[in-house]
Amino acid sequence: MSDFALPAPDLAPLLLGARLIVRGAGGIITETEAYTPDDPASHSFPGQTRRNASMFGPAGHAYVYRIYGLHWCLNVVGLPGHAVLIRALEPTEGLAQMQARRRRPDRLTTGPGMLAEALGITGQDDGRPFGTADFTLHLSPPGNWLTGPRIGITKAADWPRRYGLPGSAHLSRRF
DNA sequence: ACTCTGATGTACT
DNA sequence: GTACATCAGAGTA
Repeated sequence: MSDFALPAPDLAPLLLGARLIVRGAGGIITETEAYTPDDPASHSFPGQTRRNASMFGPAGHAYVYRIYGLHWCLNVVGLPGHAVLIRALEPTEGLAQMQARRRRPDRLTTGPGMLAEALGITGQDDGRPFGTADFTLHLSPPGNWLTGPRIGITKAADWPRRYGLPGSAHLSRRF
């Protein structure tokens, strides 16, 4: 979808409020982070590799990678080399499914690793296009949003490229 | 509330 | 060998 063919800093706030449903489980996206090719913290910064290939693929597809050898993280691809990390959402569908997958059902989706686990996302979803029956992402752009420094990175950590829905109770951290 | 640590795959030097 | 877009559990307070 060309809706998604945008620079990550434009796509990231647009994805707030969007409804993400993966195989019957999901909810409303509350927190995102933008990564661009000129960003030292971005996987696309060194250029294309096997791992980040889908980050250079079509817009509106998923980029899923493994982090710390343990967890999966879900991104939405924008322009080539641009991606938006989905960090948190408000669970609305498939609650029982998500609770069964999570070790801590009190924190279902308030962090990228938890979110991927709750939604059952793995490396098999890398490169998958959004917009099929089992993999939907319906945009619903918010009127306003918060920005702040990103989380869990060391390079360019102060770039204000974390975005969140104001007042949401489902954020990985307060802004 | 906070700080520390173990778990562990993949990409990179 | 080292770094990493993390999480859970244990410890201190």
